[in-house]
Amino acid sequence: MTRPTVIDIAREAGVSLATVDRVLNARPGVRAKTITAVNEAVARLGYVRDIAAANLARGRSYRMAVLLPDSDSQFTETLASALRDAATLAAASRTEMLLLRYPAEDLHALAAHLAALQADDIAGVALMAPETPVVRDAIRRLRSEGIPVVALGSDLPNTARDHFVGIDSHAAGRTAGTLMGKFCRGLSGQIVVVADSMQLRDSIERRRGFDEVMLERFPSLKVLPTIETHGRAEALHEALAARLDTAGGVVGIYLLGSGHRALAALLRARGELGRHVVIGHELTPHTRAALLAGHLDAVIAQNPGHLARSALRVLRAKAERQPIDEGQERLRIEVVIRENLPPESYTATF
Amino acid sequence: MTRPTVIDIAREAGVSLATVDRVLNARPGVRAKTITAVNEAVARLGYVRDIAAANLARGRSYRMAVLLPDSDSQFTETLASALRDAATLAAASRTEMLLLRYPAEDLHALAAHLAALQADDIAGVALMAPETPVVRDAIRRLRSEGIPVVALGSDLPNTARDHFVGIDSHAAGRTAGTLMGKFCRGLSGQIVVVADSMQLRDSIERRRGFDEVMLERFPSLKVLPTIETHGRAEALHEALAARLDTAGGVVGIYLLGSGHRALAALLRARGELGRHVVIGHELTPHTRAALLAGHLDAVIAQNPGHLARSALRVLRAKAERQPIDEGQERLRIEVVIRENLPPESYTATF
DNA sequence: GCAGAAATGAGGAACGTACCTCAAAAATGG
DNA sequence: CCATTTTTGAGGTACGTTCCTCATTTCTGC
Repeated sequence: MTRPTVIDIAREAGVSLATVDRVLNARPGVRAKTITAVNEAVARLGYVRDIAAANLARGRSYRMAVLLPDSDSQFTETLASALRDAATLAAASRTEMLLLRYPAEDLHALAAHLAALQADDIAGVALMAPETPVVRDAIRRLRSEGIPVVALGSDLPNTARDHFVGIDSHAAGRTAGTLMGKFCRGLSGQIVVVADSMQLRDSIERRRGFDEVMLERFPSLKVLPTIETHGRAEALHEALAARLDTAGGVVGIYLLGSGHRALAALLRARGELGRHVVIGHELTPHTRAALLAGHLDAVIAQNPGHLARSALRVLRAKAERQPIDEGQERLRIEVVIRENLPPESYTATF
Repeated sequence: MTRPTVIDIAREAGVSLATVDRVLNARPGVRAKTITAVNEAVARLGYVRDIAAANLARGRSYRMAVLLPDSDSQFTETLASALRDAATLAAASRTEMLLLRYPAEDLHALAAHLAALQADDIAGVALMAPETPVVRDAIRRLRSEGIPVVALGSDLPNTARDHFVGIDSHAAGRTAGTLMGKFCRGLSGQIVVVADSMQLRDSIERRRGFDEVMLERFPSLKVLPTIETHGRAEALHEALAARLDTAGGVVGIYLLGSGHRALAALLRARGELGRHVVIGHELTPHTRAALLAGHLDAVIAQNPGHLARSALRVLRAKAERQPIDEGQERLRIEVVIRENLPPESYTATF
């Protein structure tokens, strides 16, 4: 009737409590045969470890370090705020978070932060960073000290990171491409692609996915070379105005990163607001406003709240050497249009 | 440095442990002045009750009853399976689930199930059911006995349910409408709407949202009256074939419920597969296959795993009289196309 | 078959909270 | 000021697990 405990397992397996404990916590000094016997008793009784009691007894609390670039990107800010909320919630289950910011372009500052993290103080690290040799080395060091490392938002596939929390950028680009193609049904003409920078792995992969789909399925639409703005509105104005003037047949605009406000300003000035199909990434106050105003047709997004909670949960699971619930941690590539825009209030309630 | 405990509160407030306990658990026999003193100490030290320890001490485990119609709907089956997975996970935090099925049309069977639930045995109830007087009465009885009730998937707004876990059907319909309109860019003609039954609140609201958008924004598309199939493929065949023959100008098909296989069969027989814009609801093996095959342009869905976990979490929070993390429990209206189709494996790993 | 190593048992303390009892102190009313 | 009631204190046990020590048993190789 009632839930079986370790005592029941001990009785069922015909061993002592100490042995059950050794098996359950993978401590050394138990014969293979005994391990099997205990595991069979566990299976027979359907024993599930009471995590609450376990954590209580461990008396552990996990300090997780999260590293985020200190750019003025709205997505990063939203994520930072989501992380703080997630941390407040996670505090109830003995997980605390140390949120560190590094200047966006200063990878040595990042490396310095990572170098300062010690296994006796930090139980796990999540980071959003570009994949460079410096970062790779730092991650290798952390892993070698047994600190789990999770890539956040942007994957670091060629490092030894334990897990990636975020969406598949290539698939996100394909999704953007498909919507662009379908929204441009019956039209032929050119598609302008705007990015902050093509240095970041995300942008490259999105663009690759986008191009694939356009080429395969929407041959009447021609995708132009990427305009890189490096965050400067003027850069976007100049390059895009030139394209719009000369090309003549621009039907769609794909924003790989930010620049929604600058784009709206330019189009408004030209009296062309709402004339193109515009697709962007990430749900921020700017993209939200643009969706509501009808200047933006769709946003491909990942849920920052989910991202934040997932990062902390995965780190905790790794720290406790527990399995991960893949279904729960898998982030969806969300398609947001005006009609399914979630309510603004992202302020968690406590 | 370390988290404050009840002992710290007692010291800080200058009272005994017993008094702190009385205040924290709202037990009687404490002067207002003392209550204030304790609460101030709590605030000063930033004390947060260790829920794990509290639950352990309480020795409580919550049995939640979940009621689902026993239809042959794939969505219901997927949800049932997601619920079982969620329950396995929730077992780790002392929450178990009793999954009850009732014959889809037999509301008296449902009422009988609900009537059998007693407060001493069941800590909460989640149910997916139409809103009828019988159901309303049963819910009122449960609530009056202090059992929290959560509407699952389909809301019961005129009952005293504590919470609704699911998406806003009206907004989902608007989302479907917008996509339909945009995917039909440049076309004019008719849109066929197919439903299992228009008795269910979900279908009605979806249709209402869909119509609103089509009327407002896509006047060149004319939405035809709903075809009700009551789950019978022949009904769909007859009614739809007639429409396709006579109307001539059918450009889009909107499936409010199931019927994807029957639709594909009909269109294939007529050699018209892929000629219309088709939009449906819920991600099931059938809609998944149709998306992959390209017979279905988009699916408006809610995540069954999220739905299941959310239902159990909300019930638990209600049972413990704890606040709900709105951000985490808010379900997104998902737009799924072939490119952002999540991987099939919905089998949780344990 | 014996020494040494490996495996197991027995028992206890601790984690933070809930909940109980009984006694002592403080407040209250007359 | 006394009797009565209300409030508070002190101390204990329990929840299920972790982790520790020390003793005992069982294996292993020679």
